[in-house]
Amino acid sequence: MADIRPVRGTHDLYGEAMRRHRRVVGTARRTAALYGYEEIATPIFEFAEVFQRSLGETSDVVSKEMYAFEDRGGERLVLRPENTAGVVRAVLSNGLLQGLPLKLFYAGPMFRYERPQKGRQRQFHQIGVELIGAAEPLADVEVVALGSHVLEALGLEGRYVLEINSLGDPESRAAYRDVLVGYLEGHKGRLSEDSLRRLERNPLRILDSKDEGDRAVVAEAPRLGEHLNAASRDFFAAVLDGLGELGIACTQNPNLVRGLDYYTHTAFEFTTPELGAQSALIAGGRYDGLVGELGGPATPGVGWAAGIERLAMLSGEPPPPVRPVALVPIGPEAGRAAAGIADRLRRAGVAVELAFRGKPAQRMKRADRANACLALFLGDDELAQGAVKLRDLDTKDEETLPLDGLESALASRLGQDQDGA
RNA sequence: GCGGGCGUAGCUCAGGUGGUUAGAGCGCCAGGUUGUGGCCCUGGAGGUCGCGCGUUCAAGUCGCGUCGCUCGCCCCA
Repeated sequence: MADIRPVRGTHDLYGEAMRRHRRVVGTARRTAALYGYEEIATPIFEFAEVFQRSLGETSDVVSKEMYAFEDRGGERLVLRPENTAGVVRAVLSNGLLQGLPLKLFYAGPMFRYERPQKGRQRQFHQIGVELIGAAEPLADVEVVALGSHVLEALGLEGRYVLEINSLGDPESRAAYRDVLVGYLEGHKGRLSEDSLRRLERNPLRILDSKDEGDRAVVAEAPRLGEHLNAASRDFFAAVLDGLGELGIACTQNPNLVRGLDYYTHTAFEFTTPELGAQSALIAGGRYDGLVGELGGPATPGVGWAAGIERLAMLSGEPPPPVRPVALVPIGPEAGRAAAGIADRLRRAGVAVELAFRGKPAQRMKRADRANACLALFLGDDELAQGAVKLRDLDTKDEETLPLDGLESALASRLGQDQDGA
């Protein structure tokens, strides 16, 4: 074992894992395009302020999980722990608020300083969408539908559930928070240490504590849903109604809350029981407060993010790599001609593995290991006739084809786009 | 930051109660096969047994420490 290792919580992506990864991203990208979402790529690091302002100083992400550093110019920078803040920053930086609503898709690495475990790494990858500038419940519905569509397109039907809740508008949320804190203050003795800390910083989070004692207290706590004002209640009803129209099944989870400060109204998660402690596949919601928080004009937004590794782990057999055509030259004349023939074929869109090393048997072995579908046997005899012998490596059928027009003969014979991404 | 499990070849793993040159399967390289792959046969390369200290005549094996991986807690995708 070499003592040169990757940084804890990081992984090299290659082979099957890379192909799974590409499939997830490709599937999501194509699906998002069907809904009119255009791809955006923002830098993987931002000024620390971007995340501090958007996520809130007291969130776990900001207080203990950020990769923060100072560059040579003394700027305080952070490797992005999530991408919504960065996307909104880009929207503001580029004046994109002129063309609302904006529909954006992204994919890329995120960084959080946490102890790695199953489905959780320090560098991980997310796909996500943001719909900025639409305040209507139908926007929430479309965003959720897109998430559901991506999971279906990945072949994951039946392996996840959609949970949904409403945090209400800021007024409802603040009012409920006071009620909840009042109730919890009266039951301090029964709360876990963690929750006592949350009581100061982020009381809503106590609702989804896994501690048994906390759960007992929460079970009798005043319900968020009962403290929504009329507007918030109507909004949530419209979202549920819209999902119903689309036949998207969901269960209401009154204890589903968000750790991040900018969320309002809808909060949702697609969760799976198959990944141990990391059940969330897609998590998202409405963040009407975020754009303002980052210094822009009050602008509504809704979106979600999904962990690519988590989706990749669930998504079955990896797509196979492209099966090339193997070109097997035998003899000095053929050897000289081979590179040119390979070049012609590749320019015609045919993947070619040129087997130029060793005895004929070794060259065929190469072809086999490259998982070639066809071998083009090119000996000096064939070359003299201006032909190649084509061998189907699956069926062993052989036939002789003229070199002239070989590109089109092969192109039509081969199936297209074996890549899946 | 806290707790459990595990570190032997590129990969998956064997190596009763300590005992001589540390093994297998898969994979890799080559030969059997100088114009035809998969199967088969033969050979080869590849190991600081994670690292350090200790116990012992003797440590892959026992003890302590440490590093790493992994699963879980917190939190999250």
